[in-house]
Amino acid sequence: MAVLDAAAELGYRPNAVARSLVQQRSHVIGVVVSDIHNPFYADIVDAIDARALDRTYRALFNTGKRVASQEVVALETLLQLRVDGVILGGPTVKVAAIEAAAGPVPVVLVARGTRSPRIDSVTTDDRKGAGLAVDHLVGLGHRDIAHIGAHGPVAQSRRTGYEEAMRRHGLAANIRHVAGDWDEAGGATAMQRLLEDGEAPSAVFVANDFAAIGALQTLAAADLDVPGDISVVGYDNTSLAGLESVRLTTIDQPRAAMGAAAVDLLLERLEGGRTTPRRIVLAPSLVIRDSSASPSGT
Amino acid sequence: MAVLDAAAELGYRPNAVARSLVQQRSHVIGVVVSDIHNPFYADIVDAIDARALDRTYRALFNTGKRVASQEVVALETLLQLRVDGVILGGPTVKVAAIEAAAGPVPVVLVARGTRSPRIDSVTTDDRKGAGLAVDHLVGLGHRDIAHIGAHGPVAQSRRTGYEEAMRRHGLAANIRHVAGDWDEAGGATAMQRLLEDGEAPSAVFVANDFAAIGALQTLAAADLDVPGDISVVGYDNTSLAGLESVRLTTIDQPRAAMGAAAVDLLLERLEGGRTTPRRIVLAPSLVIRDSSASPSGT
DNA sequence: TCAGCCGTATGGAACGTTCCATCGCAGTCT
DNA sequence: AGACTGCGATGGAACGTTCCATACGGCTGA
Repeated sequence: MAVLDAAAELGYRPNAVARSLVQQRSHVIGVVVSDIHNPFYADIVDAIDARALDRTYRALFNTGKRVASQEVVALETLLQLRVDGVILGGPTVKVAAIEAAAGPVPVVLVARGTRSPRIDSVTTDDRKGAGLAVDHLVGLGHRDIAHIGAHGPVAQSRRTGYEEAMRRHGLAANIRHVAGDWDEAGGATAMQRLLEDGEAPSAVFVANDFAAIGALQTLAAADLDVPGDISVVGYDNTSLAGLESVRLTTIDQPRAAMGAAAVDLLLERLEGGRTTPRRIVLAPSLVIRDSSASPSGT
Repeated sequence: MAVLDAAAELGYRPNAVARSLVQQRSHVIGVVVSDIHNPFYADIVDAIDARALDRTYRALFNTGKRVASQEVVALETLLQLRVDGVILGGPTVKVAAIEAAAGPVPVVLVARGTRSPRIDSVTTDDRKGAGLAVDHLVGLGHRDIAHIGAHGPVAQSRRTGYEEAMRRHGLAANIRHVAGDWDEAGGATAMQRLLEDGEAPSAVFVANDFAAIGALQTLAAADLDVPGDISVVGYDNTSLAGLESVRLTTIDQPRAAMGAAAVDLLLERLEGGRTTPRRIVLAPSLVIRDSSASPSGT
């Protein structure tokens, strides 16, 4: 009592550095986020922090600033400070480089898969998510459903999911894919190409929300009503999609659950002694807003 | 050489914890951001990280998750790890609490002022920014310029800047303020009130971009053209404002410079031995896009 | 050739905490 | 009443690094 009072009075604060040195563990989880600007990772960061605190750990963050080499710097910084484990959010750097840097320190990847036996991962099922979008549109009565894609493995999974779902609904003949990009401009030009290139589809499933916004813009410029003339579905459920002036139907990834799962995986290795890899794949969900409706004439 | 090779081979990594303990300084700057979801802070985080790295320091981040008590937890975590100094981005917690927690550790506030002699700050001149918006609109020929405000000291500064500028242009009689909020809904309802309440202004200066988007939406619903019928200017230059489908004229804060300045201020105390407070006030700038034009009939 | 000086190498202390071992005291059982 | 056991308190080692002091070796100048 008196000791604690005196301690508070003198501004004493336990020295986590000394404790970390003698205990050979810091009770700190390091987190590297490839791009803090992506609101997707902001949610994951919050979830990791909350979960870590719940489990008596602290989380420290560092940013890769969208540059692979900077990710390595961030990772190295955390490892030199002897964090107990590391969570990497959407790393762009090669997994081999991560393995080499981390050594025996447990690593969990979020929003990126791997086959490495030493690394766990938390992802969502992009194929299933794309299927959800197609199912929704087919359920509304659409048959001419086009897809605006993007680059990289994630885009590939979403495209595969789209094609599988189309075939599942007996719409193999209606599969129509246009290459786009992850940003507004990519979605806009892809939509333009879709409109110029033969008959316009009655619905479009776009690889992400940003590109979907671009597509919406092209449609508005062409005087086509959404969802009256064409329905649009995005992916990621960014805050953009929820704007009153947008109200985009989209696919949501359970970001809070992803962050919490990443912490849990790390602690399984840290405290449970698990050494075999685990890969958690969470299910995305459909968020219906105002950019999708039954095709006109139905 | 051989030693370095062997070191690399064995996976040796200098133990920053032990070094920190013996040197009594960590060469680490702690950063607490009140809300990582705000893209404004994402830019500042990147700038701090880059500047710290340039100056041979490392930055570690922690989030307050929009809760004042969590900010204190984040700050405490960093202080226990014996960071050399702390940068707080837009803290909501009281400055007295920050002072009490930090003790002798240097603190820099970003996007928040203070009178504490032990704490430095980096802010931008909100009154000047509001003046920039009004000057721009007046320059285009507008006279009936209304203002949609929000809550808190920042909103108050912007409102004061608006009123000062209006008076400066001899438009004191045209000052018209409507209370709104920082979000889309707040801007939308405030704009609605402005339209219902007597004659519509020819231009509106809104407290931030989010609210401006809401105002744009109300205008679109009322079949009013922007900028044909009414010009709109926002504040903050968020990525939202730059969207092709929005293209909002707005006031930009030099986020990269703010982050860099915060690091510099900290290092002045850390390495330069400065003990007197410094407050850096940076100048905002006008970003002209498509939501502002000369009033119709000019 | 010897002495002195300079530069380098080596060893030990210190940073603040935890953890373990040892010591002492008290209580209980024989 | 004495001995053993159990618990609490106290002291010292250790974590990995840095920094300082000391010692040693070599070189130079007288």
